Amino acid sequence: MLKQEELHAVCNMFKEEKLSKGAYFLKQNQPANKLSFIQSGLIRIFTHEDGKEITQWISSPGYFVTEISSFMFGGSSRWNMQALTEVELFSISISEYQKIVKVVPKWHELEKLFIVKCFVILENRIYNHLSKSAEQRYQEFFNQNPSLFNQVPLQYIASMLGMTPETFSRIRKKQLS
Amino acid sequence: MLKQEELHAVCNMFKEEKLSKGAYFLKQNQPANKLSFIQSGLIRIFTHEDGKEITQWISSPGYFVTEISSFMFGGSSRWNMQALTEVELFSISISEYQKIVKVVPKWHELEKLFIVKCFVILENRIYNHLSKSAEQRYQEFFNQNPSLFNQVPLQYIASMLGMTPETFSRIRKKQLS
DNA sequence: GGCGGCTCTTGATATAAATCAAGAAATCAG
DNA sequence: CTGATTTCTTGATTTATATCAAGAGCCGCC
Repeated sequence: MLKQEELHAVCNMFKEEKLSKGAYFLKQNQPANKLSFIQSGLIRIFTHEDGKEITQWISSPGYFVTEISSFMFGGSSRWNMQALTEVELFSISISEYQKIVKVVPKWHELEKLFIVKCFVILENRIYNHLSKSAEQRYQEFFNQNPSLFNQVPLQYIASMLGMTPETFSRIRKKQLS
Repeated sequence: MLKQEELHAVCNMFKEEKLSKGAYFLKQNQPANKLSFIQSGLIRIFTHEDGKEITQWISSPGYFVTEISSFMFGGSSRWNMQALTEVELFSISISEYQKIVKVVPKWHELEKLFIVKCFVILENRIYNHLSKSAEQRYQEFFNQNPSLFNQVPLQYIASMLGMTPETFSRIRKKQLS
């Protein structure tokens, strides 16, 4: 979809960067000033609100990560984003990002389609909350992301699936047998 | 953001259309071949699956409606979309839609930003399911959309908030007093 | 290699919400 | 207006999941 030279040019606009385990990619209430592609590693997106902590998502290699609302419209991030492992990123600042479209005229269109894909994933996630039990959500997510289950603390997966670690543990036990 | 003449040109590409109450804007498993702006009226988006019916969303005036996955990428619709009232739409077919960008070069960018806005709404909706009780979800939705509560059967709102009509009714009773 | 802190599991109990059932209220069609 | 649907409410009961509490496993660190 991109010409060879365009691809090269865009890639060169992203700068390699590393996060060590535990480092924050972005903190809640701060502006998101960069967009990053995850080359390797995992980033957890979460909030800390009146005592309890909610994991919203765990970002994995091959996807972009940023707080999109803050990045696109300004304002500050709704979430924390923290490296769960060593993370290799390719990052671009807002100012550089705005130049991409000069290099790749189709950028907005491609990005739009990419965001639509993500949108559809969220729609399905909501549908799961409207119609499925904790056990069904576990099962479906496990089928789609089996590898995540031995890479991160399970309590985080429990939270992003909308259940407690205890419930998660009991479902897991049932599934293993 | 659009020049006067562009706005005119785009508007003319959308054709006025009416749906009578109960008519389907789109049926599940059929391709979405148009994008529509809701001028007036309400459209309910739902699935009918193994006996139970899940209302995913109720689309209201000022927003666009289509099954975005099907419209952008082909394939068939995941949902039914049915008029809850008389509905006035401005609709455009896929083939005409693809011509918009010739008239309004910024179209992809504008549309991208629009989709991002919707994306953020979905993220927040998921967050509500991860962190809030039925009562809190009711309250928040009521505060944001009070007018919907006397326009559509409440059972549909209950479903899109992820609770049964009975639970919804009890919460409602509590809130009224 | 052992200590301290995370993480996970397990059991007991509590609670929110679902389900079942029936009747009341509202809406619609003729 | 009147009967027939549909929608909403209410109470009784059940169920899924949360909460509380304690112990077990695992892991990094000195």
